[in-house]
Amino acid sequence: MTERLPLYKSLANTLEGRIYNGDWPVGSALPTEADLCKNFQASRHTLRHALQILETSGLIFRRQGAPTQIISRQKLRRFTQSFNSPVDILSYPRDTYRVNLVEEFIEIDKAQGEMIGCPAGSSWYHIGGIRKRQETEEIISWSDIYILPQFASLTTDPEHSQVMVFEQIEKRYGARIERAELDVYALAAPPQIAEHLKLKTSDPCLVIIRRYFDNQDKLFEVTVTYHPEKKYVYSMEFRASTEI
Amino acid sequence: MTERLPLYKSLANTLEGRIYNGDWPVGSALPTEADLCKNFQASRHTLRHALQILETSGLIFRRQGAPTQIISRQKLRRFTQSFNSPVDILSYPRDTYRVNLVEEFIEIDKAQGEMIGCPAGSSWYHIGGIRKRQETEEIISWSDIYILPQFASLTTDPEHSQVMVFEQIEKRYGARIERAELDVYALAAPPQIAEHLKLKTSDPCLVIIRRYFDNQDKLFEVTVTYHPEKKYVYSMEFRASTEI
DNA sequence: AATAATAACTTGTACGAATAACTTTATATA
DNA sequence: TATATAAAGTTATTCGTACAAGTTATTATT
Repeated sequence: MTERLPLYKSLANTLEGRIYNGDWPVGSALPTEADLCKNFQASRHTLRHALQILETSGLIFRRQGAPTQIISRQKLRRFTQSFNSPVDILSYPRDTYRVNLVEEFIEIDKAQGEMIGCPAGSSWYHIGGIRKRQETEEIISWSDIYILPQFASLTTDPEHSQVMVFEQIEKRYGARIERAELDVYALAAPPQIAEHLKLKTSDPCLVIIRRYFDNQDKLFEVTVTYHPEKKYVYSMEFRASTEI
Repeated sequence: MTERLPLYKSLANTLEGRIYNGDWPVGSALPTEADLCKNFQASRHTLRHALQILETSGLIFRRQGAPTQIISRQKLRRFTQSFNSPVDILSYPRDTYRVNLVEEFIEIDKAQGEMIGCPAGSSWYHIGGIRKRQETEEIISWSDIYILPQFASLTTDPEHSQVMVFEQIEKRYGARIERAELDVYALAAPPQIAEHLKLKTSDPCLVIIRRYFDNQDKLFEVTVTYHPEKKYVYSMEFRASTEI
C-alpha cells in the first residue's frame, strides 16, 4: 500500500506542503535552485523536475534569470467545461436543417446593437430562418444570423443549409473562432417570431445569443435563436479538475 | 524576426510535423528514444524534453517499458469554459440574499423525479424560497433546493441565507463537488411560482436546473430556479485552447 | 546625480552516464 | 500445451557537468 514515490514527486509534494504552510508566503521568492538542492540533497535535475510540477500546478512562476516567485498557496480547484469543436457548444442535433426565409444587408439600429453586442450603425448581412427536424418537419427554432458583409456569398454554397454558418466561414474564408460568448434568457415571443414558430404572442421563448470572435478578437458572427417553450433544453456539464 | 528556437523546441516541432505528415501513423509506435537520439543528433535528455511536449499536447502516449504510441495526428482545438469556484458557475451577484419560505422533508413523485433527475420515491429535504437584491429588495428568482435529508440541519446555520447551500455542505459535511450538470429552458410560470414572483401565470420564466455530484458520482443537491423574463441573463464565455 | 558598463547571480539549455522499473519476447519447466 | 522463469528491450529516475541567457546589483563614467 505504501507506494514509494520517486524523489522528484516526493520533493514536489514537500515543497507544495511548505508553500501551503506559508513557509514562503505568496509574493515572496523561493530559495534558489542551488540552495534547494543543498537543503534537500537532490540533484539540480531532480529538483527542477519537481519545480516544473509546481509550475504547471500554478503555484510558482519562473523566469530565466530572476528568482522563482510564489504566486499561489494552493492548487486551484477549477471547474471546466470543454468541447472538441464549436459545434458541440451549440449542441444542436445533427438531424436538423435550416431554411432561410430572409436575406438582406442591414444597418444595425440602437436596439439591435444592444441585443447582439455591436455598435449601432455597423453593417451586417442578415440571414433569418427556421430550423426543422428532418424526420418530422417539426419547427425547432427561429434564428437570426448576422455575419460580416464580405461573407454574404456563402449562402450560395450548395451545402449551406446543412452546415453551421461559422463552419462555412472557417472553411471558405479561413477565419478561426478564438472565443465565443453565450447569453441565455427567457422572453415572450415577439409578434413576428411567434408567427414563424406558430405560437401565440407572449408565449415563452428561450433566447440564446452567441457571439463569435476571431484571433484578433474581432466579432464576425452573431446568432440569435428563439426556441419555443419545452422544445429545447440547453444542457451542460462541468467537471472539477486540479490541472492548471 | 527569425527567433532561434532551443533545440528541444525545434525537435518537438519537427516531430509534430512528421506525425502530422503521417510518417508514423496513428496507432503505430514511435522509434525508440535511442534511435531518435541517433537520427536527430540530440542527447537523450533533450529528446525526452521534446517528447514531453508532444505528450502534453496529446499527440503521443508513453508508458514505462513499452514503446511510445502515436495517438493523434494533430493537436486538438478545444473550447473550454473554466471557473475557479462553483460559485462562478452560478454567477449570482454577491449582493443578493435568499429568504426561505418552505422547509420540509419530501418524497419525490414521478414528475418531480423527471425534472430534477432522481428516482421517484427517493427522500429529500426541500427548501423553497426567493432571492432578493440587497439594496432594492427586488425579487430576482424563486428557487427550489433539494438536498439529502442528512444535510437538513444546515438551515439552522446563522449564515445560511447569505451563503450558497453547496458551500455549506462542503464546509460542514466535507462533501466535495466533483461534477455539475446544468439544464436551461424557458417555461410559462406555474401558478404557485408566479404568485411568489408577482407575475401573471403564463409569463415567461427562465428555468435553470443544477445537479451537483460528489466524488462517488452521487447526486447530493439539486436546485431549480425560476427567473422572470428580463430579470436575469445567463452568460458564458468559451475560449479556444490547444492545451490538452 | 544620472547614465552606462560591468560583475554577480539565477534560471534555461544541453551534453553524458548509470541504474531502476516496467514490458515484451524468448526460453525453460511442469 | 500451458505456465513459470529468464533475457532482452524500452522508458523512467537520478546523478553529474558545462555553458548560455536573462536579471539584478554594483561599479565606473560622464
